[in-house]
Amino acid sequence: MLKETYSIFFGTLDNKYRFKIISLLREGSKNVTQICKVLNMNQTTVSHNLARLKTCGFVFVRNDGNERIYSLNSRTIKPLMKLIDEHMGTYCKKLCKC
Amino acid sequence: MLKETYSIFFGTLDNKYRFKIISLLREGSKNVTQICKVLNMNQTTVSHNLARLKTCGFVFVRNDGNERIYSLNSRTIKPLMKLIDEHMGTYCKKLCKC
DNA sequence: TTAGCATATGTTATAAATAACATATACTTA
DNA sequence: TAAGTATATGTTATTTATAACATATGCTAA
Repeated sequence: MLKETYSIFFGTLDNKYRFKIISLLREGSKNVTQICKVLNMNQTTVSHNLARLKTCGFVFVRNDGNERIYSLNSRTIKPLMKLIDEHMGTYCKKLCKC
Repeated sequence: MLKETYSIFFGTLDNKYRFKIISLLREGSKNVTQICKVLNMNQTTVSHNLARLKTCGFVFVRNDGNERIYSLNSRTIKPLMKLIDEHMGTYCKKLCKC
């Protein structure tokens, strides 16, 4: 695996808005407009960030009329979040309080 | 867990040099001078990046005379790398060829 | 106790990422 | 097929991160 690969992986996840989108999609699939409303985000920003999440395989899309329904790749995201929570809980208690 | 927590986690890993350091430490513990030599990196850059890796609990340090021996937190890093390799291999085959 | 080596930290010019504007595309209904 | 709705994409000012310089700290041995 190339080292750039990891940069793409982590770089995509290291963003407040992309993380909010992922968190929202954990509750269920949503279209772009719904994501914009719930997160109070600009549509262009949402679409740009969804594009990057999609490129990295963190979300999937399907068309429904003129809407695009985005869903989460739980197979990766779930164990990833579990790993992070465990890590931060064990090794970074002070950081988490900030 | 606060969302900033994730940003610290991913932001720390999303860096070419920090990733190189992690990769090197997977082979075994090293002091700062050794890391500088092997990776052909400036000492200040190495120390700055080690500090961040340490803050996030990705590496541990112990003193040995006037040297500092850095070792990897394999408990987090190993399953994390496995997860990424599997994810990228399954969902991002095209990306990995770039 | 001082000289030298190993490492850490304060600071900042430069490089890179972000967020939003402007606009394009694509689907749908009348 | 025209008009409206939903979403995507090209571009760029602004924000943020990086990398290295300068320097400080801490350990060791003479």
